[in-house]
Amino acid sequence: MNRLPTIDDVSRHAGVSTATVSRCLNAPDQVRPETRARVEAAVAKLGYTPHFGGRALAANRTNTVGVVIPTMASAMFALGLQALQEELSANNVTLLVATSHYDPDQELKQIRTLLGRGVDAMALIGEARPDDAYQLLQDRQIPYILLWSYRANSAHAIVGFDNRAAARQMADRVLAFGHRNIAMLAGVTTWNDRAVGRIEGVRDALAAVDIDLAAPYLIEAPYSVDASFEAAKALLALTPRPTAIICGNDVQAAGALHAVRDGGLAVPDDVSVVGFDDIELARAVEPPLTTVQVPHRRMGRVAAKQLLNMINSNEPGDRMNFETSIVERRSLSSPPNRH
Amino acid sequence: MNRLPTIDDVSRHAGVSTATVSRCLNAPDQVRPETRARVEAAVAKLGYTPHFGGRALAANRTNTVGVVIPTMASAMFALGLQALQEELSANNVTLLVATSHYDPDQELKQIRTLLGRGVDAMALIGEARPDDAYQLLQDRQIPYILLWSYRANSAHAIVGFDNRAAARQMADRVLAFGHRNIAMLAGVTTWNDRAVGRIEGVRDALAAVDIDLAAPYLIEAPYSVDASFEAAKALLALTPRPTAIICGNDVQAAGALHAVRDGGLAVPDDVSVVGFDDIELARAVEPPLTTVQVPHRRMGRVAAKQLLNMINSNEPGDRMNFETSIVERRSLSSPPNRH
DNA sequence: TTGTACGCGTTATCAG
DNA sequence: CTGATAACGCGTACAA
Repeated sequence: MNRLPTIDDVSRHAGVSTATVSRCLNAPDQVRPETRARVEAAVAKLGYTPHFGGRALAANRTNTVGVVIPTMASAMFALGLQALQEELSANNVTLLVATSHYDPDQELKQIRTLLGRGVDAMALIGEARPDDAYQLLQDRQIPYILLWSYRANSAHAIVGFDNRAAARQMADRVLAFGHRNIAMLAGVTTWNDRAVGRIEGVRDALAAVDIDLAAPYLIEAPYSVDASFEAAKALLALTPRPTAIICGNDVQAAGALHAVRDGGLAVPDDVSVVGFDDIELARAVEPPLTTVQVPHRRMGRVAAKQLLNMINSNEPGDRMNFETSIVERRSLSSPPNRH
Repeated sequence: MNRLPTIDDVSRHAGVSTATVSRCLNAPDQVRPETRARVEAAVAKLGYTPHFGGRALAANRTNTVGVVIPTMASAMFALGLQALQEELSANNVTLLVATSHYDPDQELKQIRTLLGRGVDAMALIGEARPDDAYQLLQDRQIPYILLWSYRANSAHAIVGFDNRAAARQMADRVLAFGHRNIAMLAGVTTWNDRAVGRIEGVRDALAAVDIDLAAPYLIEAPYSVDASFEAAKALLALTPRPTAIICGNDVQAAGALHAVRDGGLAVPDDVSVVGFDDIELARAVEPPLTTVQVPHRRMGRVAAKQLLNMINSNEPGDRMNFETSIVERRSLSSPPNRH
C-alpha cells in the first residue's frame, strides 16, 4: 500500500516545517522566495496534493459550493451551470451538482447531503419549496442564492429573471400578430415557480384584452417532447381550435410542433407555436422557434461571483434581475383568417 | 456563531461514548436496539450530520466518485450520467462531475482536482487521452473505469459500446437502402476515440462494397447544430451530391437536416440523413431521425455498480460491451433515382 | 520569516 | 455490546 505523501513528507524533503509548507500553499507571499522554491520542488517531486479532509477539518472550509437542479437532462440548466462552474473553477472552488427530479423531498435530501459534505455555499433553482429547506440552510448559517427566478421582494438572495414579465412579453407579441384564440401548454406547476410565473404572465397579457386563460385551453405537462406531444394533441382537438400555442419551454414547443404536424396542419400557417429559453433545440427544429431568449451564461457567471463574494465577505447576497428578450424566428405568424 | 453539533454533542446527549454513536451510523447492527434508539433520538433532536472532513480523515474514504465529461451541455452524457448518479446515490455515494470541453489538458486538471477531493473512484469518457492521466490514476492507486467506449483488448476497465461496430451497422443499413454516394459528417476526432470509431465503422462498411470514404466526402465538425449546418452545406455543394449523410451524432444530424432544407431539398426524398445516440432531439426534429440507439441509462447503472464493486472489493474492473441497435424513423429512405 | 504545538471531528483498535 | 484513546493531515496561534 503506497501511502500518499503528506505535508510532513514534503516538509522533511524540503528541510522546513510543516507550517511553512502550509503557508506556501495558502499564503505564498508570506514566505521567502528561496524557501518557497525548495518547498515547491519537493511538492512537485513527491506529487503532493493536500488531503481534502485534513484541510476541511483544520480550516473549516471546503472551497466547494453545491447546487441542486431539477435534472441534468435539460439543456436549459446545463448552459447556465456550465458558466457557473467555469467561474467557480477559475477561483479554485469546485461545484457539486445534485438533482431533485422536481421533487421537494428529494431536493431536501440533496441539500442535506451537500451540507454534510461541508459546502461553503449553495445554489437552488427557483423560490418555491417547503420552508424546511430554507430553515435548514439558515440554521446552518450557510450562504445560499436562488437561481432562474426573480421577485423584487423575495426574502432571499436571488439571481435570475422575471418569468412572469418575460411570458407576458411573449404573449403580447402573440396578440400583436392578431391571435385571439390562444392556448397555453405549461410546465407542471407544483413547486415550480418558474412554470407558475410563465402562466401568470400569459394570463396577464390575455386579461388585458379581456381574454381568459383557463382549462381546457391551459394544460400542464412535464418538460418532455413526448408528454408535450400528447398535451398539444388535446389542445388541438378543442373547438374552436387555438391558432397559437404558447409553450412553457422549448422542449414543450418541440412536442407541440410535432403534434400540429401530426394532425396534418402546418406551423405557423395553421397554428403558431412559441417556446421559452432559447436552447439549441429551438434552432434545430423546423420551423425554428420564436422563443424567449434568456441570458443563461451571463446569469451563471454572475451567480458564481455572487456566491464567491458571499463566502469571502459574509455579506448578504443581492437580488439581481436579468432582462430577457424575444427572438423571432419562423414559428409565429398571423392566424390563418388574417393571411 | 452557532457551532454545528458534533459527534461529541450527540454522545453526551445520548449518554453513550462517541464510539457508540459512530457505530450507530456505520454499523447499526453492532449496537443494542435500545442504545441505538437513544442515539438516533439525540441525532434527530440535534440535527446532527457527520462532518465530512473528519470522516474522510479518519476513514480515509469519502463515499465519493468523480467523473470528467466533455461537457454538460449535451444530452448524450446527461442521460447516462443521470442513471449513474441515481445508482450511486442509492448506495450513499455522491457523484462529483467535472467537465473538460474535449480538451485533454483540462481533463487532466480536473482529474487532479477530483483526486485532491479524495474521490474513492473515478470515471472518464472514452479511452483516448495522454498517458499522464492514466499514470496519475495508477500512481494514486485509485480505481477507475472508462465509459461510452469499448475495445475488447483495452488495458482498462471499460463499460460502453463498440462505436465502430455500431457505425458500421448503420452504414450497412444505408447501403442496403441502395445509397452508393454517401458522405459522413463526423465529430472532431482529436482525442475522441468515439468519433474515430464511428468513422472507421462507416469506412469498414463502405470498403466492403469498394467505396472509399475520404475528404471531401468526409468532414469533421464540432457537435453543435450550427457548426454541423455549415459542414453539411459543404457536403451538399459537392459534385456529385451525396444522397445520404451519415452523422457523428444526433445534434449533427439536426444541423444537416437544416442544411438540406436550407438548400431547397427534402429529407429523405432528396437526401437521407442519419444520426447517432438517439437522444430526445432525434424524435423532435422533422422528419424524426433514423439513428443508433444506445442504452445510455443501462450503461450508467452498470457503470455505477462496477465502480461500487471496485471500491468495496478492490477487484479490478471488468470490460463490458453493450449492444446497440438501429431505430428506423423517417430520415432514411432509398436514394432519389430508385424511387 | 520560520518553527512548535495544539485542535479540528471522526473512525478504529483494543480492552473490558 | 460498549468505552477509552490513539491516530488521520492540515491550518494557525503563538513564540522565536
